[in-house]
Amino acid sequence: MDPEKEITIYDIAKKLNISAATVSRGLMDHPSVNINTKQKVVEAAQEMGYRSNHLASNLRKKKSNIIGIIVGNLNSSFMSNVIAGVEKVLSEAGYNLIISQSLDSVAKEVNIAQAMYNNRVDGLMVSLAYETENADHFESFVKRGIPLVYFDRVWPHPKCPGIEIDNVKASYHITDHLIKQGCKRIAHITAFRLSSVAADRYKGYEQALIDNNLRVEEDLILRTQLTLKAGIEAAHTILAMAKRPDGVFVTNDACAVSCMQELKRHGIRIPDDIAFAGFNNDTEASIIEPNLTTVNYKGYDMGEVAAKILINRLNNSENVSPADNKLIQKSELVIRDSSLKKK
Amino acid sequence: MDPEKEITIYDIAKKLNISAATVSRGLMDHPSVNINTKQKVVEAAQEMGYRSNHLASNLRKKKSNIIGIIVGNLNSSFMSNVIAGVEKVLSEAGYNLIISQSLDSVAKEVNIAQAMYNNRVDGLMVSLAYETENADHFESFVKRGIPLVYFDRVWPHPKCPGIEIDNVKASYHITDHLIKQGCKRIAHITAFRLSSVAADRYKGYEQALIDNNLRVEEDLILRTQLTLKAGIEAAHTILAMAKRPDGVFVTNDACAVSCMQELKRHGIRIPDDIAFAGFNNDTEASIIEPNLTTVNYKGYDMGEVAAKILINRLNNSENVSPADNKLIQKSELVIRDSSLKKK
DNA sequence: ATTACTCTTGCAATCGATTGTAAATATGGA
DNA sequence: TCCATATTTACAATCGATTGCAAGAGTAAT
Repeated sequence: MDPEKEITIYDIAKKLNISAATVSRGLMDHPSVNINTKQKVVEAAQEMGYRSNHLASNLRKKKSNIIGIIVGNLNSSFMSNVIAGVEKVLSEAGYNLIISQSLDSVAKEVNIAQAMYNNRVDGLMVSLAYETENADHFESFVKRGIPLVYFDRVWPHPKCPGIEIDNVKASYHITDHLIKQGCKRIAHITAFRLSSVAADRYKGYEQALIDNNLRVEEDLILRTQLTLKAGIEAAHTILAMAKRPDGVFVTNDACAVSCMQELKRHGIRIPDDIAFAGFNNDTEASIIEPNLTTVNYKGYDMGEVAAKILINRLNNSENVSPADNKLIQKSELVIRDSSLKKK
Repeated sequence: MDPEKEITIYDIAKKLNISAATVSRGLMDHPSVNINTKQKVVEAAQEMGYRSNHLASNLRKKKSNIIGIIVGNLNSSFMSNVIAGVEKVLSEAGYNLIISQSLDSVAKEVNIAQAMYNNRVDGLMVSLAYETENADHFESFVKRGIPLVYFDRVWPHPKCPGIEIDNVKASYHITDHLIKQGCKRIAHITAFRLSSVAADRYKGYEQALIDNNLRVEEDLILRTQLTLKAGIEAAHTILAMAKRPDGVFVTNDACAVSCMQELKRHGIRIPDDIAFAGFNNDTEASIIEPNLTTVNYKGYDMGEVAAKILINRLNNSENVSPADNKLIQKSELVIRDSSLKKK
């Protein structure tokens, strides 16, 4: 048999002296096909090395069976967990997943959105690029009725569910925890450009201070890139302060950890001199000494939830209850030694 | 305009009173189309909200423009970095990436392979499931001439390049390093079922012992699942030994770290009582105290290399030099405090 | 034997874009 | 003006699978 030649349903039809329609129906187990015919078809297909051509079938069915997912970077522990959860749910539902990273560039995000649109994805999941300030480039999906679900870095839209955690609340709690431990001057390491996530966390921090009658001091707000390097720089900023903080709440763990390491290197005792809290519960948090107090929320779960919502929309596009428009994933405060001044 | 109606090249053709063929050629900038016509076509397309139907075009061109990637789990730091590298290269080359995880189950891997085959992926990248003991389910790709590239957990095949690191050599070096630090009894924490990766690392360990006139003792080989929990259990096994090892080489960092933590909890001093070495250079390795000596190799780079090789095969399928059949990515020993007995 | 069904099967159009080849138009030179 | 060569454009087949509808075969009841 020529290995180059692809077998089609027509080849099977010819061989069995029946029509291609019957072969097609036989292969997909259509009830109106005689059981014997069905068996013959399946056997012949097997024997001839037939493989269904999804390209043709997709064209005919106007359905690609593909779900697109766009993220900033997929190689963070959080994001890869999200994707793992998404992949699991989608593959169980029979969908394929195509992934693109915007590398946190708006321009790239726009291109990717366009490409996904042309590729006729059946649904789309998006965590916005860091810089993204509007979601116009996703409007085409909404217009065409293609289900769109935001997660983590969401964009509020009446027709698109957003899955996220309650960043304000979580950050309020963790700041409050630091205060309860006796901190009076709490620094906050956050981002330059306030994405909705960073903004919410800032808000929670601020509110906790206010509710505890502490001043919000601009000097204690360190705006950084939130990278490992930024953590080291932040440490130096703190060391250089005339009046150092007695607590630090960092918007992510990675940056918190590198900042802690640098401070330790300069003789700062944690938590005695400065208590620390992060966000994300990355692996590093339970390895650094002292272990880092942080906020835990499961990327894997968020991925699963987001994917399930998407599947749900795909199955019954009419039944879009506004109730599930904004979904809050639960998160929890994980208290570890980095913040425990009283024991 | 009806948002439900998809615009096709026929609609554009009708509006401009030209043929669909010309529209098609105009849109893809074919040289035989008059420049004025071309402009009119592009404008009309823009105005009418046309979007190319890749499903139709793929069918006609018999090319899906999709590359499949199959991995065990995508939510490890190493693997997500590989994928990030792959995605970058493929997207630059204009390909889409569809990802599936086998969850290290052979059965699932077989299914996924079949699905990818039917989906007409133009190329495939595979890191085998942990359990996989043969690669027959990928033969269909080879037969059809669909480029297949293995990475990390590779399968030797004359037609399929495999990108991996030299596990034997790296593990030889790290074991040798432990010996040079004065270790005489080095335990090795490895896997139950020896995947090629684990087997190679075992081989290097063994050879280093032999070359240094040390006995290879079966009691010191701990076969585990290599999980965090397994690390804790291994710690207890070590604690229970009549004659404890003075060094431990673990096949991966995560397990090494959890083992170290448990030993520390029981008063073992590292590296003085027991020196430690891991493999992978995960983030944890530079956070645990003492920092873990390990082997560094960049997942991102491996992903880039693997993807480039694949693209290369796609572009000139004939020019398959056997030279690039087995590609060794470089790796390096990262010496940290966990193994430094002499300072 | 005829009618009335139920089961199976086949016909033919359809999903949109691509492309080899033929036809139409345009350009230039004699 | 007319033929020869370039430029452009159109025709029609093709890529495979799917599906509404019609038609054929088979069975049972009258």
